[in-house]
Amino acid sequence: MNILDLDLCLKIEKKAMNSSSSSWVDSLDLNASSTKSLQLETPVSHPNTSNSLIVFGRKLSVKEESGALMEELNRVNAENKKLTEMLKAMCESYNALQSQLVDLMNKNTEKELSPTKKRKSETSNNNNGNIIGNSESSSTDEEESCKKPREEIIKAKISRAYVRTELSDTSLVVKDGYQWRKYGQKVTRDNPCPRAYFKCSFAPSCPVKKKVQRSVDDQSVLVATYEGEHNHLPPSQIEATSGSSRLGSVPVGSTPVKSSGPTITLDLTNSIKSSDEARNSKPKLDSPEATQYLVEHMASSLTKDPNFTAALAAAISGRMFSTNSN
DNA sequence: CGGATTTGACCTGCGC
DNA sequence: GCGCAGGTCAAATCCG
Ligand SMILES: [Zn+2]
Repeated sequence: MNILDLDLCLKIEKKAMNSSSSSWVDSLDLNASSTKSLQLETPVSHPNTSNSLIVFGRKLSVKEESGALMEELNRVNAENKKLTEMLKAMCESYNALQSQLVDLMNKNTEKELSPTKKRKSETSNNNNGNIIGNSESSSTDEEESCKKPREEIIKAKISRAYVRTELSDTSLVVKDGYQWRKYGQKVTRDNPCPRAYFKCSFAPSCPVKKKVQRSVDDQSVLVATYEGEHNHLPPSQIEATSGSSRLGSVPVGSTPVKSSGPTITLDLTNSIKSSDEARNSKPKLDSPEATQYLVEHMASSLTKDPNFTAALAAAISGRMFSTNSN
């Protein structure tokens, strides 16, 4: 059941990625108002086609045709509904899987933290005169014992998210449900757009950082790189998707990946055709490991935003409907 | 007035 | 050691 659903979903996503022009929102609309629009289209097309006399003659056939179309439409709608339910079930199983995964990751991090070092204790502030106890310099502390075998152990859980925003917001402040404090901005070498550095507003207790930068070739896409995990609830998840639509996020770094780059990036921006990120993610879909990553990715993005579940279900089913009718 | 942002200075790792 | 590039700090500034 699960594997079947997963395969199905993979196919759907691939299809959505390949077909470039229409966005999910379009297919959503199509799905919602399909019956109406079809009913409207048929009468409208009559005066446009040809003379009015022939219209009467053709009306019957058109009527029959429309009837058949309606029948087909009903059938497809039923199928669509069924698929939506299947998708919902699949999402639920994804949620379960994701929670298991989170547990596993937490266990791993605990295991990592406990034997190696005691870390800086967040409760007792050991001030040697400097109040600032930063966390990023701790990476050197972590590897002081194992400097040489500094392998593919990635210090923090890095996830990458592709967020589509309007070109209007120049501040790079991505509202993802958490409160961020901007602490820097730099221009990077191979990107004219500046990169913004954010820290979580719960500064010492939550050492999560993120970097936000526009994509090189598609300036309407912001690439947000999250570093670490929040140890608190988001202040407001109501406004989480305001002004921007979340497209996907990938937890990365828990599994050793050799030589081909440790960062697995997956984006659901089906309108991107030529970006490096899309090119990177596509060949990785062929390997079974990438499938695993995809599962994690979808599960995480789904569990983080329950509303996204419904949206995704509707969108994918809409996409399926559109491809079916074509 | 307090918190967030801006922005140039400063730090650090890395390649030559 | 030097220069570069990415990352961070913190004083100044902005804003509600
Ligand atoms: Zn946080």
